Amino acid sequence: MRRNATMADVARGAGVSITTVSHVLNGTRHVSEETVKRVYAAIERTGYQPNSIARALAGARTHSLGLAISGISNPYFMDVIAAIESEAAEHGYTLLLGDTREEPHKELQMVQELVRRRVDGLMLSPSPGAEEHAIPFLAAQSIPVVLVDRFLPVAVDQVGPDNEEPTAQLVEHLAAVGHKRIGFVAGLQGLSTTEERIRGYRDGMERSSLPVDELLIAYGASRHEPARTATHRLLDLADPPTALVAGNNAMTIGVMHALRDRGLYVPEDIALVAFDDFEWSELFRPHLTVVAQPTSAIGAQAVQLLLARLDEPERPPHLVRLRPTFLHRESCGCADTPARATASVAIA
Amino acid sequence: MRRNATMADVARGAGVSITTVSHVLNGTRHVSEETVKRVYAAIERTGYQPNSIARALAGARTHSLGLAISGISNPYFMDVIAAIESEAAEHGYTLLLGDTREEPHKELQMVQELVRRRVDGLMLSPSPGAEEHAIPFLAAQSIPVVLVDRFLPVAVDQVGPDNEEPTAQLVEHLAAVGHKRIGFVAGLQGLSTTEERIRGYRDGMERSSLPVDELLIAYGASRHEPARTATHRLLDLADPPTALVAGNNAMTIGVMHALRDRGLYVPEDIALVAFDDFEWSELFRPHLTVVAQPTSAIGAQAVQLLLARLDEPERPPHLVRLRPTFLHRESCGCADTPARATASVAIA
DNA sequence: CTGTTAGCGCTTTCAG
DNA sequence: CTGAAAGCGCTAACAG
Repeated sequence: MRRNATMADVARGAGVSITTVSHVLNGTRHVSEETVKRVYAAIERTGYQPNSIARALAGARTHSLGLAISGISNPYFMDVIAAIESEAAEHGYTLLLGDTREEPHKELQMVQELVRRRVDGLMLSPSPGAEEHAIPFLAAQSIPVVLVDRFLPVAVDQVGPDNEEPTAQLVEHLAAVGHKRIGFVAGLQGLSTTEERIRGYRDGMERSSLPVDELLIAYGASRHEPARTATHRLLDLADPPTALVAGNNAMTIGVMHALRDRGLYVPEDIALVAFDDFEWSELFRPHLTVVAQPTSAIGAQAVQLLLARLDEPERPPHLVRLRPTFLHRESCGCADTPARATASVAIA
Repeated sequence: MRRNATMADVARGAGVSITTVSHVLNGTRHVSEETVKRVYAAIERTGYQPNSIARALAGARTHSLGLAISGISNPYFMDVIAAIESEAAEHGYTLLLGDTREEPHKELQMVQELVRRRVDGLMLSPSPGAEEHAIPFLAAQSIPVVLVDRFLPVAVDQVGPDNEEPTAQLVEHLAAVGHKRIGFVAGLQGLSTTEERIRGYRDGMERSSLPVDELLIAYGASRHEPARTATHRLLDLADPPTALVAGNNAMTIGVMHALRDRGLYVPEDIALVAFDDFEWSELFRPHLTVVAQPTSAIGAQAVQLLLARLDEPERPPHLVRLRPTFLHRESCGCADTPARATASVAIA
């Protein structure tokens, strides 16, 4: 494995100065056609590949963006990541990716690593505890940050879904069908997302003139298994819910497992609606009624906010709330839903 | 936004030379306890964060790994990505991520970008066309590469699942239940994965003493919608299949949609087995019989191969095949499967 | 239209 | 136990 060719090699090969090579590569000043040709020939001959590291050190920017996300394999974040990568690439930026696992210390490490690598800007889905670790650290650094998915009371750009209203809508929908005991499987505590959805749940109940029974709110830690346990707790209540709202995708799976554990049918025995859509939502019987997040828009917006700030560092922080879509399907058990007789036999 | 503190600032603050600061930071030679303390104090005071860019330029390595993947939002790759990130972080490496979209030109660009950023090594899930673009480019560069998921006849490290045997197993299983007309929905042409699974399909048929009818092999491009169409083609045959094998996760969803389009029930009307497992496989009726890939192992192995090569550049290329797991559930319609009466009524 | 030169922030001989 | 100084490969004045 031989050494990589450098600009000096190219310059020598083309019989010009390094400066000229740099300028033809960057189109940063006029160079005679003849010279340009010789330079490209030399580049071809040497297999030269510009060294971004050196370029970054000399110049001011790395043309890279950092993304510290709290769960790469969560399908929701996966879609956001894909959108971010796409938008970043579109604008000529490379993505540095790290998983914080919702752990404040790992998160701080990740964020520090990203800062050390001098990313031009960084996106973070802050985990509970971020305010004591990653956020103060970032505040002390001079680096553009945008918070993704979760909002925090700090003066930086932020993008995420609207959580309260859609959750309220889910609850109201259930109430409209006649449900009075509506259970909510909430996410990880300390997440703004979780708190906002709980608030939405309460709002929905109140708007429907239903009492809020605290026992009907169970915590599922935003994860599959804990949600399954939480659902069982709800079903064990003396006066159990007749309808359930699952707080996110992973927890929906947990809830469904719990229902299966007990042989309960949806929507006959209990209604179910959820936050987050699935690719297979329409393959199930019954098709799941959900609110779907605008994941691509969230991802794209995140990088747009970042790039806008790189452009104009002093602009005021923007908070962007993107509205999820209510997808009315069958699991809510509405009258206008296909009857059981036809719905119960197909795989789909 | 003030300038980032540099090593020079720290040195000045501690009243020592840059050299000393560097050495205490890297533990690369002995420094008196007293001095060490003063250096750390100065670091604290200045909020100094080492500049990895400068470090990389001066030293030889960037401590970063590149990953050019062909579809970030594919759940299978997502799991692989998560595993790669985790293993890389474990070893102190940062991940640069890019999506090639299965397009040879975008792939070449990505790979070039990664090389320019001087990643220490790079992982690639080669798309059809890679052999004409990315691969020759990489061969000309002096950079460790490992191919992920798909194998190519080139002398570099490679990791991926065993495709042939598991697919044959799926087919044989179906044949054992009595199916003679077994359809196969194959993936994107030009992918080793696709070819190997087709070969597995043929093997399975032959081992079961069943004739291979080319009409029973339909191409679904590894994607949801094309697979739906392909399935319809299969079902339109004069002598249609009584059982189907779906070539990957996305195509399984397409197949299921097609079956739903026609009101066909699994496994009563037609049996279905698939390559790739789903998180919700046990939530469905019937539970899907599949072979599950060892995604975490594949990801971890990919970075291990890379690191091993960094250690020992001249070692012979390793080809690692990881065996998927056969998960016998219900959609194959075996006798020992729960009867329709109980299976058809639950959501799960 | 092109070249010289001084850094960018760090690692690493080579010298004490 | 500690420093001075020479790069790493590139950009960007400054000069012509």
